[in-house]
Amino acid sequence: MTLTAQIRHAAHNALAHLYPDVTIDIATILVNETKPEFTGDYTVVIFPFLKLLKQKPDVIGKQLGDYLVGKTDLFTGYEIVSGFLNLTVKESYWVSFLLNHYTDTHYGERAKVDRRVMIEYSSPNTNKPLHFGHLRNNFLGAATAEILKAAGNEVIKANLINDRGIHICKSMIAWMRYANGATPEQTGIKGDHLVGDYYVKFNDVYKEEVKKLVAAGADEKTAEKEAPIMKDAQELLRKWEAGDTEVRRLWQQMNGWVYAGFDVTYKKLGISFDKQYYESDTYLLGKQIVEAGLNKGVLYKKEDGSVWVDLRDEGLDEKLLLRGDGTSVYMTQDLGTAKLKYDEYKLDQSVYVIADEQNYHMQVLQLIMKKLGEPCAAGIYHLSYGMVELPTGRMKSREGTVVDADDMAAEMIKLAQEQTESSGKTEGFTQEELTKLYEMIGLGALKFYLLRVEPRKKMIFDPKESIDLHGYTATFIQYAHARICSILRKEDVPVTPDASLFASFKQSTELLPLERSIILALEQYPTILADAADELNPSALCNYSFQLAQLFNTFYDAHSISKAESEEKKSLRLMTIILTASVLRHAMKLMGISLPEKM
RNA sequence: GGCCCGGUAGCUCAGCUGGAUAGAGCACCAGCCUUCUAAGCUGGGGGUCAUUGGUUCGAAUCCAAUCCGGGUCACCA
Repeated sequence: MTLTAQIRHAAHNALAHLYPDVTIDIATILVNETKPEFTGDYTVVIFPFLKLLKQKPDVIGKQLGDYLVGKTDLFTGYEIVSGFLNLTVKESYWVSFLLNHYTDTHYGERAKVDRRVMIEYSSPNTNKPLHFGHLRNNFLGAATAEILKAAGNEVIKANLINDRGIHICKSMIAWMRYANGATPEQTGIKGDHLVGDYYVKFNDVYKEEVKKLVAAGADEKTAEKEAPIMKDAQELLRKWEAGDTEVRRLWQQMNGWVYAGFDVTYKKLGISFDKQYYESDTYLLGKQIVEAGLNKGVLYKKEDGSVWVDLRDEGLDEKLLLRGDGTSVYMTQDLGTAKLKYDEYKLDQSVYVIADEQNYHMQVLQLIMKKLGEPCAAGIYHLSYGMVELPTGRMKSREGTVVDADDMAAEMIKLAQEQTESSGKTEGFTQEELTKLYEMIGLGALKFYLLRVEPRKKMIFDPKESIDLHGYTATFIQYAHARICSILRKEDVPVTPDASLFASFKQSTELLPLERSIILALEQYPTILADAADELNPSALCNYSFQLAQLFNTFYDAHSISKAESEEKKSLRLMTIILTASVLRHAMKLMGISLPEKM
């Protein structure tokens, strides 16, 4: 049990003893960290009990404080400051905490629970390469998956590839018209980029054609519909749906190029999946669900044969599920895929990492499933995140105003190299080690930058200002870790020692304030991790890790570890920094960020 | 217009199940390297927590209204 939970229970018991006639809900007992300007480690807030107990805060505080110090084995003393009971935790508690955990490389993880979660993320379209905005999605999905695993869940990482539809047909038609058969092999251009170039080309040509038609007297809407290249793309889509061999062949070829490109990007970024869904396999699945819904009377048909669901009672609108010609729309596909996922895996939860522009869509998806009585409905959860924007506004692939993911990764690695070289820190590394180090620093900074903000919030990225390697960054945490490893190296202590190392440790002197606060922070890690898992919020771990690294840096500056005042102090501090490094590594690993032993 | 989300220091963000004098980073200013890695540490300036009202011992946090910004409400995906 965590320390705060122990304190809450102890206080609850104490009040039950002191005031047997009054029942106090344990939820009203608030245990906070004591503010640094007061003596103590944790604080019980007395105010909520005043009315119930009909007593003054100081009286309750004294009774509670005396009881807790006298009857439990947790505290050495207390202070009451205007309604706040500040408790000081026993030295021996902190020391045995350290002894119990400094060898535990899985510290903070929860035991396996019987809960299976799928998390769908990335889910790219195959008409263009990944851009900076997609990176947020990928990192968020990957980190959340790891956090859920650490919290004891069985996790399936899924990617739903949007490999069919008008968007890829646009790339195809532009390629057919303008590429002269260019391939990635021939041009040396990465496959996803090559296909993306023709997507941009399509839009350039399209814009020109629309302009011409408008100049010739057409109104804008008609021009947009009648532009020849658009009509060609739509014709291509019809042929694709009819199974035209030639079209399918080109489609497969171009998708193949894109997948080869994606593989390189995913590998570079450390993104992986357990299960791939392809929309070309699943896009027809929803129709059966709609049929069943019609039979149940949950859905209804309009005169033209289109099928709808009425969500006006739920405060939403009517929503189309099948077109008049019987073809399915986006929502229909998603109904089918949601059911497929559930049927295949019997999921307790199905998480969708999707930008917040689809909040309404996801709400409707879940509602329809609920109305249809599908068992998958309850588990659907939209992990909604704000989009990454440029100072000029949203990124638009079709206008080519995007920060490319591959470029961004390469630039960050280059920046890491420049900074390392300019501060003269390359000594003692082989070229191979340096290459690895630059990747760790560059990609770490990139991931941290995108994960440190709460998912829900949108973020603005200015490409002119490169991502910082100082302050609230992965680099800062990596640096603290490298410093710890450096000390351990010099002391000839392994980074992950076994329990024999400090087996004979005995505590006799008091902990210094900085020693206390760093151990206190370490004790909170399991709580932080559990909360991050419950909220599906990796930014909580970024925050915590930064604070812990900061605490270490302050400590490092104030007290020597290798030249501690005594052997006892030295051992205690070694245990502290070993666990600190271990926790930092653990938390950052969940973010997909590695920490170097030297930098 | 309906629904959803955001508005905290010059900038980027924590804090939001109500708790002590609202915290970090960047930027700015002043210090700290014959001592374990200065990608660091210490200190300083900088705030009507969008506005107004309410709830109460106590509100950045909860409620209501308003203002600003964004998203969405397609037989697009």
